[in-house]
Amino acid sequence: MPVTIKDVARAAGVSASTVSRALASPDLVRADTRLRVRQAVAALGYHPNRAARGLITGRTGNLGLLVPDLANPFFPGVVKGVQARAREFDYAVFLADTDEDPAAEAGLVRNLSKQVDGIVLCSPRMSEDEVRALTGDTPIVLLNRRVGRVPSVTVNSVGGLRHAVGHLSALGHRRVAYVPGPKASWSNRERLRALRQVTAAAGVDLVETGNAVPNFAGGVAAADQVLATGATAVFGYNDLVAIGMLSRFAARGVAVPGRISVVGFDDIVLSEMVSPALTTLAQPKEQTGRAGVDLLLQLLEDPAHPIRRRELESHLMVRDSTGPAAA
Amino acid sequence: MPVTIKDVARAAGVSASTVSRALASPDLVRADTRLRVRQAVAALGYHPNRAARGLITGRTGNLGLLVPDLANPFFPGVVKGVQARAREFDYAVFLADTDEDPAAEAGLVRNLSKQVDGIVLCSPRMSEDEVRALTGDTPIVLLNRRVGRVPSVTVNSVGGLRHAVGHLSALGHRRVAYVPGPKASWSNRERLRALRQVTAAAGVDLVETGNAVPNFAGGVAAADQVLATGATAVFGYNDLVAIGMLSRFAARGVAVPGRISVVGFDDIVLSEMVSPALTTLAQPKEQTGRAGVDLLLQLLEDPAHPIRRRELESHLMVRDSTGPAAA
DNA sequence: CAAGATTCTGAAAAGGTTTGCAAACTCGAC
DNA sequence: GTCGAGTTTGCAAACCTTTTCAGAATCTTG
Repeated sequence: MPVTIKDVARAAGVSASTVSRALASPDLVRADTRLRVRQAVAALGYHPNRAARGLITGRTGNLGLLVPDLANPFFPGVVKGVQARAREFDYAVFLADTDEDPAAEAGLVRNLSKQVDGIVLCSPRMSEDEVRALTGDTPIVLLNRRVGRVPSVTVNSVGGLRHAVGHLSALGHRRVAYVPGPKASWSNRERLRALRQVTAAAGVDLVETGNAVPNFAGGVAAADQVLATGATAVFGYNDLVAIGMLSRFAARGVAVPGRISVVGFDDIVLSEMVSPALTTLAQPKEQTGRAGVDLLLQLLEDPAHPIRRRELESHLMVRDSTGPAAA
Repeated sequence: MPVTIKDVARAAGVSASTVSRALASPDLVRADTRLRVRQAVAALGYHPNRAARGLITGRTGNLGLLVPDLANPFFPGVVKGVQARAREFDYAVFLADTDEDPAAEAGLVRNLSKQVDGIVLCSPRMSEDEVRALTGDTPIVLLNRRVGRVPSVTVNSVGGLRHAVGHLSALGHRRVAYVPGPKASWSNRERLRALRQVTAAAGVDLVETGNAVPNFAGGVAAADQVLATGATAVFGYNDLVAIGMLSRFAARGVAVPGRISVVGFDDIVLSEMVSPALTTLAQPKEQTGRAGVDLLLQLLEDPAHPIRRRELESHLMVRDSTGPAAA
């Protein structure tokens, strides 16, 4: 029933080899045969069978994408970016959601690896050693994480944070708090590092609370602790945490930004929907996804000379959750 | 480099055919050979090449999934469900995001169709005729939409809405508004139909506003119109719209639920994060995804006797955005 | 117009698996 | 010990494509 290369060959009065060549390396066949083949292809609606092609070329034309949790509004943005860029290059993408389970990650990668040419690993939770082990088997690029010389795209928080701290400092804040996410999170370490550097440079005190679970509930739980530090402004590990704090502050009647200013990271859709709308450091999510595909394709193209790193910039979105420091 | 069925055959001292059979139809090979094969497979870490298998069986072991917009927090839930269920049956899933573009949908389906055994179409925006045309080429199941005899899983709003209207009625509401979503949306028509039926039965007046764009901004835009209807409670087409209204009400100083109660549909993550937390009709998102896979697999198994329909129930989540009717 | 160089095309092999068919074996019964 | 039925196994074809290699066609040049 499905139309094969032989059908096209017959229709065009040439051999299967010629059809293959006419499509893959057009300059190898004479112009008029090429035309006849093209017409036959169009007339019959022929599409090469990818399985058969994959069998011989060893390439699948597929990419794998692993994300920790699609329900976390940060990741869909990345997925869309990967998606879109992959499509431009005629790759399809296999998506897998690991449900935040580090143990599941390696297994899924190994599963996927048979069916794809390479894998984009977004914010993997597994250990460095596991990541390294995986890169032996399959071309892999990392998003939002850096381990050794594995190609990665990360976002540099320093620039955006300098803005943010400058913004707060100009509003009179002298003491800001940071509610860290999971210790194991690379992003968390990175954000903390950048925050220390930037606050020190700006002459602003930085205090840290205990690590929060990186979701709404984690923010709710951290809010009271933040108040106790005496800080007049607080950075949450991500928007979810920041919004959790917002909620708790509202419940306790703590004015935002009157008593305390709140800043998040990521700029997820929610951030402009809550009230007060959240000031946040926007991560270039789609761009991260797209860059990941670019790096992966480059890695496949020329495994000897991969692009090792791409660093994107975050930028500050000022909304309503930041204001002058309380006197 | 990769280990093939022949390597296993050699290691186990049997032919390739026997290896194949030992794995696919174990009861066709003698117990001890089966064991030897199994051991060889384990020792060598053999996994059948799916492309080669697909070439001969005509099956890919892949499923396709199309969603209108991953950034809409409703869909990730569905994706997770599809994902999880597919994995249980050893299917991998190709995900494509159509960016709410009805024109892109058909093209994507046709693209995907070569690489998958069947496709789950979630809330497709295309016309009925287009859907029907597609089902000729590829096994397809529909989520949140019904067209003709195409297998579909939908959720029945009536039960949940009876609860919701009962809830409001008990609180003294006599006049409720509905902010409809896009005219072309099947869910919208369905929700409206159910709402009419249920309000009529409960002796509650129903008024409708103009159609809203089904996102936050659409809700913001509809809010004032709702107030003008004199209703003391309002149903938004979905949570996003409802939350948009919440935001606009807050900006105008309209008390929720003091002056007006607000109810959404879907129960997306945001709904419990906004304040007041949103009362909403929860859709079984993951279950919808899982059921979709079940129907698709059944359709593949036995195309002559597909399950035509699966209807799930929504249920009311009462939170803080509903209260006694204003006097 | 012949010879050589070049361009274009076809035959055949290869890629890894499944499966129809036939050969080989096992076992019980006579 | 032989026959037959039933079980277990291997051979070879088939799935569809790409690619190597060599042969055919065309062109160039003397």
